Amino acid sequence: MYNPPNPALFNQLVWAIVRQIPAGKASTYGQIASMIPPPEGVAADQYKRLGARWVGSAMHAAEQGIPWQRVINSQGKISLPKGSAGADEQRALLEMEGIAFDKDGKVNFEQVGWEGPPEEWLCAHRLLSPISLKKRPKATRSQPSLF
DNA sequence: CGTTTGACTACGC
DNA sequence: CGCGTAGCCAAAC
Repeated sequence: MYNPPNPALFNQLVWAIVRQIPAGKASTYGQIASMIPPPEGVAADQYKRLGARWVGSAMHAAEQGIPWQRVINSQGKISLPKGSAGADEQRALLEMEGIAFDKDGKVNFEQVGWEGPPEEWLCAHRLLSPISLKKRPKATRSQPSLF
């Protein structure tokens, strides 16, 4: 188990965020974590690795009514063991919402990637802006070095 | 009391 | 672009 200093509080935050994900959109463990400030005593770089796992634990313990199926891993795939009942259920729920999976079992974040809650909501909850799930603009052309 | 085992990611090849 | 691996923490064996 990967637990944050205060699991109860952390889980509440995670669930509050997950409840904001609209049907037909998908988020990732890392993106959820990026909205929650690192607890005191946890270095930023360390949190980057641990936060996502903590979110995973929060999902494992998700209470009823939380759209847990909309949280998948950074590769765009379902993290539950392939072929498990949970994985099948998650995929079915997402497909019912109109989310498509390719032959490798991955979703297309360009289409269904969540951009996060409105800035106001984040502010009201003292949360941070999420990382984007869409690919970076990626320097289209190889820019010749000026130096 | 040492090992195993997770609803993760970034990074190197 | 895909696959393997290191880093990481606590609970259950």
